[in-house]
This record gives sequence, C-alpha cells and structure tokens, in this order.
Amino acid sequence: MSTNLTNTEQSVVSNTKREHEEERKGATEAVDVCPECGGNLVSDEEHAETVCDGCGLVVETDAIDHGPEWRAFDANERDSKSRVGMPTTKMMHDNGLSSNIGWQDRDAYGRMLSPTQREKMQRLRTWDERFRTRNSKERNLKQALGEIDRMASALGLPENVREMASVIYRRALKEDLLPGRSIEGVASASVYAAARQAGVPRTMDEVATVSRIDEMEFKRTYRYIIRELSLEVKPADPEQYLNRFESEFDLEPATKRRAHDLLKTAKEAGITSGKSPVGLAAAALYAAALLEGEGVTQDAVSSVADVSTVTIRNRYHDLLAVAGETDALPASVTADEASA
DNA sequence: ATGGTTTTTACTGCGTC
DNA sequence: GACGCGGTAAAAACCAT
Repeated sequence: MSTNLTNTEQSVVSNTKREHEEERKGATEAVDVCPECGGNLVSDEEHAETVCDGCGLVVETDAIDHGPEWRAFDANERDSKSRVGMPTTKMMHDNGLSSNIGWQDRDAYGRMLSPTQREKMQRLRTWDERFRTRNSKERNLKQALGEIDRMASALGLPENVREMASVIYRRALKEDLLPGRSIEGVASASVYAAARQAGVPRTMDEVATVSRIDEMEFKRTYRYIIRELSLEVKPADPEQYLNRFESEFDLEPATKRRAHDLLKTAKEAGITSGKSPVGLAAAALYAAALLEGEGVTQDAVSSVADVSTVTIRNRYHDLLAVAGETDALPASVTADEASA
C-alpha cells in the first residue's frame, strides 16, 4: 500500500485513478479522538461507520458514498456507463416500438417465399430475436444497477456491497429469473442479500422502506432469488446489529462490553439458533443496560431495533439465565420455575 | 397445503413516581 | 394517572416438509 505518499498526493492519485478502489479498501486513517476513551477514531469503510479503535464507540453511521455506482475498467466502459441527464429510472422501455419479423413465410403480397428466401428469413428471425432479448436485458440491467445504487446509498452501504448486489442481480438476469418479477423487487433482494453476505446486515424493514415495492413482494422475491440461485446466506450475526443499536444510546463502554459478552455466552450455550438475530441483539443491549444500571427502557430498545417488547423480554430472560445472572431476573420468573 | 416454531398484537395486573 | 415492566393468549409470520 502507498504508505510513503502524503495525504494530498494520495487524494490526487485516487482522483485520477478512481478505478483502483481495491488499493484503498480497508485502509483506515485516523481522523479524530474518541470523546469516550481518548482512543483514535477510525473510519471503517467496510461497515460505512466511524468507530473508535479503543472502546468500539460508533461515532457516525451511514457514511455517504459520493462516488458513482458503476465501475469502469477502461475508457470504453467509462463512456458507456457514464450517464448524464435523464436518470435511468425514467428510462423508457420500447414496448411496441421495436419491429418484429413475422412467422409466416409469405411476402407482402401473400405469396409463398422461395426456399432460399425462406431460409434467409429464418436466419434473420434468429438474429432478430437474439438482438432484441440482448438489448432488453441490457436496458433492464442498466435500470437495475441504478436502483441498486440508490438503495445502497440510502442504506449507507459501502461499495463492495453494491458490487455484490449487482453480481447477484446479473446472475438472476442470466438465469431468466426476471420475467414475472419487478426489476425493483429483484434489485431490492440483491441488495439485501449482498448486505447480509458482506456482514453489514440491514433489516428487511430497512430495505423495504427505501425500496419502491411492497414489502410482501420484496420478501417473496428475496426467497425466490435465494432459492433459485442457491445463494447461501448465513444467518446474520447478532453482534452486527448490536453495534448499530448501541450507537443510538449513551452507553458506558462497560455496558457495551457486557452486551457483547452476553451474546457470546448465549452463542456458546446454543440458545441463539432459530431466534431472530435482531431480537437477540436488542435483548443483549437491554439486559446489559439493566445489569449496569443504565436507564434504558424496553420501549426505547424496541423502537430502535424494530422488535416487540415481548420478544426483548423473552430473549433477555434467556440471556441472563445462560449468563448465570439470575439475580437480575424478575422474582416471578424464578418463583415459577421453583413451583414447576 | 400443512404443521411446528417464533414473533407480534392486544390486553391485563402490578408497582412506582 | 402515567409509565415501565411482566405475563398470557391468540393471531400472524416464517420455514421446512
């Protein structure tokens, strides 16, 4: 990595060679000092967050990526991908405008064609078909990539997730999964899957709100895409959500550590499987705050994490039981277990 | 389609400020 | 009385079969 360059030189280089993103990926630069513990604030591009390397405080989330959503590897591609003017979302599909070659082997007067001409027409049909479908797929892709970029930006997802999303989308397109499904739906599903795979999960609700489609349709499409492409999306790690939720509250570093510890012991005890990772993260946060005596209500956690208070209660009971913190449990629970 | 599991919704009672 | 919390039952959602 170009550590021998000064900052200004680096910015010049990266401006002139924007396509060399890989070189900068994962590069971390100290920008400020943590208000919590005095550690260095580091911008974590992969998670689009600014984090303290000492205590893990997330200072800023959803950093905006101002770059274009496409990547160009040569001048030709740059020309073809760059678009100025009408946004792709407004792009028209030319339904009814493209011409068609009839199937009847007759000329304009209704006479049968000669065998040689018939053969020629057959070849033309073949190529016409190839040409048209190819074009329609390319138009489709262009619009979809625009949508993927829009949603990824709105969700504060980093560039590598966009790439993954467009790769997924391309595969879906290639496998002819699009007919019968909206471009928007498949694009949303690609973004969601890519975010999960990249370890920067967003909840389905979050994706659905920035998407233009119905939430139901989105979920249906997502499952379909996953199944048909046999993408393996590992269950999201609760800790990924935990980091994001924590930053919504003023918490002591000790509390955050506690929350992470609770999740760890829960994982080792094997009570996490089958439970929603969002709920677990929310419960860990609440339980830690409870143990450390911080004034965090179930309601507050519930609204941040978009999980019901009931779920938080159930999960945090599990967490505390496994962690051996039975003192903190409400008296009624332990009494019930004694009677049963 | 179906059944089992998990989450949500809605409602209630209890204690505290 | 409002609020935070706990518990329950029924409904809804989810997932694999």
